[in-house]
Amino acid sequence: MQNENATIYDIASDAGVSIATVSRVLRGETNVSPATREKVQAAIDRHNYRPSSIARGMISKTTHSLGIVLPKLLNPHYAMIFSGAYEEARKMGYSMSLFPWSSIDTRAYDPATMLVERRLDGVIVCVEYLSPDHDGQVLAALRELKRFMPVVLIGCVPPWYDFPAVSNNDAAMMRQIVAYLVSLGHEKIAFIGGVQEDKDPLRRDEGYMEGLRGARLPYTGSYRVYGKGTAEAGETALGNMLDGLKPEYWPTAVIALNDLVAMGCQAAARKRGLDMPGQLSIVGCDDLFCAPYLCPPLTSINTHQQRTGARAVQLLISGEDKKETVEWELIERGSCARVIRDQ
Amino acid sequence: MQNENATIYDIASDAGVSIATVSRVLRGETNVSPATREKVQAAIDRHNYRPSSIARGMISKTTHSLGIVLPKLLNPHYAMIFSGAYEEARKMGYSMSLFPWSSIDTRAYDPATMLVERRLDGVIVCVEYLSPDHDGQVLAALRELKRFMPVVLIGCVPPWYDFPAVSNNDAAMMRQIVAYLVSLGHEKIAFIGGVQEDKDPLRRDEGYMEGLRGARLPYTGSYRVYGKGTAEAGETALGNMLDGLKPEYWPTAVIALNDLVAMGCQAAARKRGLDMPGQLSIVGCDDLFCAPYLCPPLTSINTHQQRTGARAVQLLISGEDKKETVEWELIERGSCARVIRDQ
DNA sequence: CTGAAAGCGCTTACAG
DNA sequence: CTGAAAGCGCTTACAG
Repeated sequence: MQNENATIYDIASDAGVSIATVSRVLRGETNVSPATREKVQAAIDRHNYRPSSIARGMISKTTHSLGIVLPKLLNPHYAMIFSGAYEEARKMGYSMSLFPWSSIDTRAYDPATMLVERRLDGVIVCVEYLSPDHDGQVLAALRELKRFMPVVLIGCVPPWYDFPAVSNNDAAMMRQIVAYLVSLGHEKIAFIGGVQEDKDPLRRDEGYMEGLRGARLPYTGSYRVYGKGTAEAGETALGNMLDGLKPEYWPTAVIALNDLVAMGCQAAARKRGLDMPGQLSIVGCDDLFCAPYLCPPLTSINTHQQRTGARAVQLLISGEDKKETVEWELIERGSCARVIRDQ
Repeated sequence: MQNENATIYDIASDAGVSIATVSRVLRGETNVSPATREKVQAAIDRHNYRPSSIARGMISKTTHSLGIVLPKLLNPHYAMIFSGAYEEARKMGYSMSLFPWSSIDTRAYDPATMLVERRLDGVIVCVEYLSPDHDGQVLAALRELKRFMPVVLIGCVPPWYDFPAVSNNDAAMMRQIVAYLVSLGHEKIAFIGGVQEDKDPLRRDEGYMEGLRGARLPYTGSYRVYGKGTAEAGETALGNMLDGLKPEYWPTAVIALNDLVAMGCQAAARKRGLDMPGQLSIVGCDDLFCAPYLCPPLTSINTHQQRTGARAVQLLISGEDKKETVEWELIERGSCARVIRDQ
């Protein structure tokens, strides 16, 4: 009924008790007489009183709020991770604030400070594919952060990162895709997107190479293009590849870093009059909501992003220091076709 | 160098000064002697000390954190709003926490409590299209929230909501789309998605009707379908419409509530062998990132979601109590064609 | 220019 | 079962 921002003193004096007693009924302690409890509760209701979680936080040293650092929210892939993490946090009574990747990456405005100053109970950091020379800098920033609060990583985490982490087995994922394409008769398989990773045996590059080796296919340098994970980058990359090769050397299948890149690849192929999937099969990754509505509907890898986010929150809260792997699933939709040998 | 969670007392004793002095250099006050400042700064650096924003918040009554309530984050439309709001907040030194729509909508776990207990400096609420009978309940919840903190609304806000708000002029948007389709020769124009709104002259329904009237086209009940704003809903809705009408009555153009619905409409039309845009033109809304990659590339309305989110933050922080409108832009991409009259 | 003291809104022993 | 008091980590007058 009354207005906002009553304090525990208002309630106490209104109910004619001490603030300690108000605090007791607030926290549902049992050692309060029914009569007193009722009086206090009435005062609370009357004032529409809500205890300040920040005053509580001063004492309990816990803020019940977590942070999550994302490279970009507009990529639905990260939105899904966020969504999973956020829902899990909410179930456990935590709120969740978002921070930009630059919090970790740069010292400019040093928003890592924001993370620390807010005394979060923990933070999840989604690491993107890192260029090797960037690696040390990021690792140092993460280690510093870790001195202030628990940190759990999501994504493609190098094995020498000493952090709890949740990720997919990217190399195994790539091997599966290559094997899948090989089973459809493909031999000229391109891989588009991602950074050059010369150190990490768990990553996609290595999985791609292993996949080829496993199928006794040669590695062709011109089939491997590095680049950013955007649709534009994918369109440019495949476009350049096609334009630079005689048609008889064109790949019959493309593995895209993610669905965005795959979308761009479709556009590039369409512009050059390629029939899909007849002349070009494409596999994406992340299984974005629009994958079923592309032309052709995109075969992709569902990486269970929401589960990934949720697990990260569980690790964060439980304090378990381990690296976990989340399963994935190949979703066949029709963007891949069996190769028809001429003759 | 040292470990985490030093307090102002640690710094003071380490530097041999009082906590008041530490506080002064922390806040960059000028009335500190250079020598003292240097000593204190050295101690701060040595401990890697970061003042607790929550202790500060106890005094200043401001937490420098905002909340935003979104119906769903997985819809990229809301992700864009969030992104714009979030970036603007960050520029002004605020962090931003996300809360689910159920915070407002239900009394179940009453997470509106969470909003209040965290003593946020303000909250942005994105309201979805509401069914009329839902309206009162939501309005009451919003009004209660407003007693505790500033509230700014985003979205399709009924004129009788007494809140500052940022939105598009939905009716005008619809009129423009209808006029655009009419200019291409369309007379059978369907409208798919959204709820039935019998009270609000600013909303889409009314704009659609006005657009038809303006072009002296009759309103055809079977061309207007209500429903949720998902791709599945769109596919079902258009599918049912087509299946229920003789082909000569099929609409030649569809206005979809949003791009998700439009995607579903494309799927429904494709399944029935319709040539697009030859036999069916489609206009979406929201201009999602995938719109250019659909088949055909989707003509849509860019509603400037990021600007919308940013403006909402500005209103929230400045405290201006006004309703604002954000411009929009029709993006032509090729999903609409001129009608070819037979004969 | 610097420090001692009060206070922000709570919780937590400690008495009674 | 209830209250007086100390304390969480800061900022802010108020003295000096």
